[in-house]
Amino acid sequence: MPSSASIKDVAAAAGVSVATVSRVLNDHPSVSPDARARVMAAVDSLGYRPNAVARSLRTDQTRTLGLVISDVLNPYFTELARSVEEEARALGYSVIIGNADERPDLQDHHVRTLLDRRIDGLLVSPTDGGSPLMLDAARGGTPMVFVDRWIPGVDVPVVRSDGRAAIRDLVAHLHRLGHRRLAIIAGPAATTTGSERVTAFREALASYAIELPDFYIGQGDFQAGSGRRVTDGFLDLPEPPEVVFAADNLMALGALDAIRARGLRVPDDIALAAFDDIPWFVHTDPPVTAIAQPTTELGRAAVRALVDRIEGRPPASVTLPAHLVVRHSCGEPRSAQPPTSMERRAQ
Amino acid sequence: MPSSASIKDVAAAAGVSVATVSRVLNDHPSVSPDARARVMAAVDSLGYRPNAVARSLRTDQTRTLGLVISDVLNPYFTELARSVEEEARALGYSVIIGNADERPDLQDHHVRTLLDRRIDGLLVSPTDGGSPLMLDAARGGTPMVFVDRWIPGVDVPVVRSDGRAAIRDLVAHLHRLGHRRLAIIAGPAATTTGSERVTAFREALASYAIELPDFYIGQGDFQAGSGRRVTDGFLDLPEPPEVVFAADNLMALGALDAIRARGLRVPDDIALAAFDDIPWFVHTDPPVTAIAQPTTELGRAAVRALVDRIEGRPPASVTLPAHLVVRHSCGEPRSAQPPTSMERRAQ
DNA sequence: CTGAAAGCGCTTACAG
DNA sequence: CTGAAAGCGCTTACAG
Repeated sequence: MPSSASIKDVAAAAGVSVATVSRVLNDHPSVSPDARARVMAAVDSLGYRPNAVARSLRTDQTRTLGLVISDVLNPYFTELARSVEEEARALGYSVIIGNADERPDLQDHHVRTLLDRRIDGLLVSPTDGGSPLMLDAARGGTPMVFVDRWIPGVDVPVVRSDGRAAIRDLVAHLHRLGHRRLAIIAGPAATTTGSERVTAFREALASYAIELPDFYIGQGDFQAGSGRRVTDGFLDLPEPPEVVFAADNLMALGALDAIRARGLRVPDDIALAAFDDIPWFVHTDPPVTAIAQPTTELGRAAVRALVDRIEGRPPASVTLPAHLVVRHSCGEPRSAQPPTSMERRAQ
Repeated sequence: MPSSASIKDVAAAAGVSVATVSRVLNDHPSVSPDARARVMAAVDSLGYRPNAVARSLRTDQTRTLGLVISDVLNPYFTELARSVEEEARALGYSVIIGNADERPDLQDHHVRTLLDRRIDGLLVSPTDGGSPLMLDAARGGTPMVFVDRWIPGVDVPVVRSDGRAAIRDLVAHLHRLGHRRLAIIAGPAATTTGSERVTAFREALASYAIELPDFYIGQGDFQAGSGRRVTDGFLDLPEPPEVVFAADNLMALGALDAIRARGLRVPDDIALAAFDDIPWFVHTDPPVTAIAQPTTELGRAAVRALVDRIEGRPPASVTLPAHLVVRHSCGEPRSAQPPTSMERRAQ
């Protein structure tokens, strides 16, 4: 087991003190070339690797970021997580991901675990309105930034995208196609993205003098199962909506399931649009009209804000625009070939 | 900052020694009820949380598992990662995920980082045939198990699924539909899943006296871009294949992109099948015939094997069967409604 | 049942 | 340029 050698073994093998070993390992300038060479040789021959746990205890920093997301299985969050890890790595940090599965209790579990591990900073996309633990954490000493979703009234930078303009574009698109009975599958009201998307949708409809009655607002939880249940409910209405707008891609998948289970077709029988765009939407039957967030940029910006905070620079909140990607699920004519998923991702 | 209180502060507040505090925190039996109560009260009022870093250094265990996967953006691996975290949590472990993005250098980076952090055990799905570092790690002191992919000749338990029977079923299905020119988009030959799927495909074809010529074997890397390039190559052949079998779901996505970019239709112009099934395959145009792995069970079994090894019990390799899910992308008639993604996932 | 003390593997003033 | 020593926050024999 080469990895069990400690700094003491290296010092002994090199004939120097542990202080000197530590210095060469940390590129401290005041080490003689000779000592440096002997230490390096000892490190190599012993296969020595510094113990990060010991180092963290001593330096009081772990060079680790925590990321608590609502649902790893949601492609939007998977992509966000990937971007976060990439940027963090570039800045010399590791990231530990906690998957809350849209469950506040699980979210708290991960926040607690991460805090116990003394991560240097925490990135979170809160599943709810803020548990006592989360609030404590936000007020406590650990640098924190919210990404995608946030908790109002808490003094923490927020990195997110604003979908309101894109939702207005979507509603304009829908209205132009003649749709007047529009329904939404909402996310949990306790999440900002859950409530904001409904509000933005309602406001956009209002500018066309269209109401959003309660029976056209289905309460989902950002997971596929709820999209299915809500859509079933819409379809059972005496006057079902002409369009269903799912507030995330997973609920859109559930909606597709429900529509398909009844032998109905999109967009002929009912139109569908989704918040969050993913590569598969290009290839679904039909391709789904969606609102795309600049996910990679969001992840990058969130990490930069957090690292700024950790390293003593003033962090900035950032809001990036989302945009509408029109495809065929709302009834528009099949004319030009839309870009493929590869092209779209490259842009 | 409540989290900055240390065990010393708690001891002072409770009027006991740090040893006693440690004992109540660790549920050691020999503590008087009175001392216990005073300690608990102090813990509460200080908002004390034990420092996991210090504890790990002292106990030489981190209660953490490392998981190095080839690509988080691949839904198969995302689901695997989720299952791993879930089972690990049930057993009292955390997991740190390293995403190799199919790059051996990144894989090594994560293995190194994880080892430096002194994780208790390592789960890996190797991206290549085994870098020196990986080989060292496998021979070294850290408990390890391979999941999905493995490195031949290394004495490490393997938890994976065997797709050979399902590939035979697929070829039978394809043959019955009259297809005779079959091509495969392979994964990297340096990965076991990359080479095995080609071998199994070739053997299955052989039993129908069909050859698998080199020009019908496209070299991919399990990512969408390669699926697209390879498919383009197939389509440019003087005699293109009638069927393309993608060795994973991402390359199938790339294939769909390529086919679509030429204005061709699946299955009329060319049939498509994929290894790895995902919820979206139910809703693609057309629904994709795929080979499904018992992903959740794989993740669970891998964690159990690793924890067995960590805790001194003999770990067992496990091999689970994959199975064919026939949908419409190979040309079969559209008759009965296939199950929705929800139903399929529940079974 | 309890506490003083050693020690896990590092880093870093401090003194030389 | 170098080393002895202190100390990060815990746990755990050891002695009482």
